[in-house]
Amino acid sequence: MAQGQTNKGLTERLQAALKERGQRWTEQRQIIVDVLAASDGHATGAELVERVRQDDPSATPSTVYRTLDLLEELGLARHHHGPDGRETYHLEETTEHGHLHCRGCGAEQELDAAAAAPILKAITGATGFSADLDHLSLQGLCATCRADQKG
Amino acid sequence: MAQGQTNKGLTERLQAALKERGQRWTEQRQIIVDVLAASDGHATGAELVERVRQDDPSATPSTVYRTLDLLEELGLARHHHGPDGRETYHLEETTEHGHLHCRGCGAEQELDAAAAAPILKAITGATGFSADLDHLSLQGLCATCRADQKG
DNA sequence: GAGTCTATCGCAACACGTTGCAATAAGCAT
DNA sequence: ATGCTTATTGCAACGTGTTGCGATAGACTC
Repeated sequence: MAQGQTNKGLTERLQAALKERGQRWTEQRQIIVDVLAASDGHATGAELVERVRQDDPSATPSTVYRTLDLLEELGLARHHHGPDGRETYHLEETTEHGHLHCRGCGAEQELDAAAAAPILKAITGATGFSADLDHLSLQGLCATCRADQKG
Repeated sequence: MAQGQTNKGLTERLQAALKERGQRWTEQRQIIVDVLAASDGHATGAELVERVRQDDPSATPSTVYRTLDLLEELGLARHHHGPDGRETYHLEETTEHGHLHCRGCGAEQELDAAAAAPILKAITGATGFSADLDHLSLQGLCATCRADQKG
């Protein structure tokens, strides 16, 4: 997988963005973008390194992480930190969103902009702080686990 | 510092809690608790290791981190992850609280339970999720930086 | 196509945290 | 005090992510 289908639209956007900044398009970057695109959900840094090395065994962690940083700078990828502090990356395919980690069942929910709006509003109201939805990573108990605990 | 004053109350609470669980009170644990108590604000794991080694050069990171985990299990300390994913520890001196990191000026604000109440309520309302204030670590722009950007 | 400039790569070393295991020592019983 | 049990320690190695540096190789000019 992630070998023949090179995700044309994304690649072209990237090449253009890089050229504009005097930066370069390389085979490693192509591979990393492909791998990220093929990781439908979220993937940790280490997982991405692993998968990239399957396509190109000579690739090194530093290259992968540096490229991920670059993609993030360009607004094509995002990363956030899970409850254990490890990094998780995903392409900015859809919209920006937050994350909810349930300490009961371990499930992870996404929090889209619409659902988050009242939360962000409450944060601003209580603190004057304008929070970034992308970095909103909450831990707690999901509705199901709360019901289980009560029952 | 953190040498003569052994924070009696805390130590006794700890000794009792450990005995109850069949666990042991050791000199290293005393030192680590003292260091934590002497770190008025929040301290990263690495900082704490560093300070503990000043009191006892033979101490190792594994001991420090294991003790911090233990203190957390006993409810005497807390840790959370900063925006870069690094760990930050503090004694549960006061009340549970969240953290706000401003990406503009780098400042860190604490968020007490009263201020957080409407936020937690909004989270539950929007998602059914009951979030832990201790793990609430937001990134965004503080009121001052927002004003600066507008002006 | 050859030459030039420099962004990017791979390597090696580092920083922070975690884990397995053998040696040590805390706490209890005698 | 002595011996026993086993929690805890220190060590060493590992996992994840970062950084500095010399070598490589894009992209542009002629």
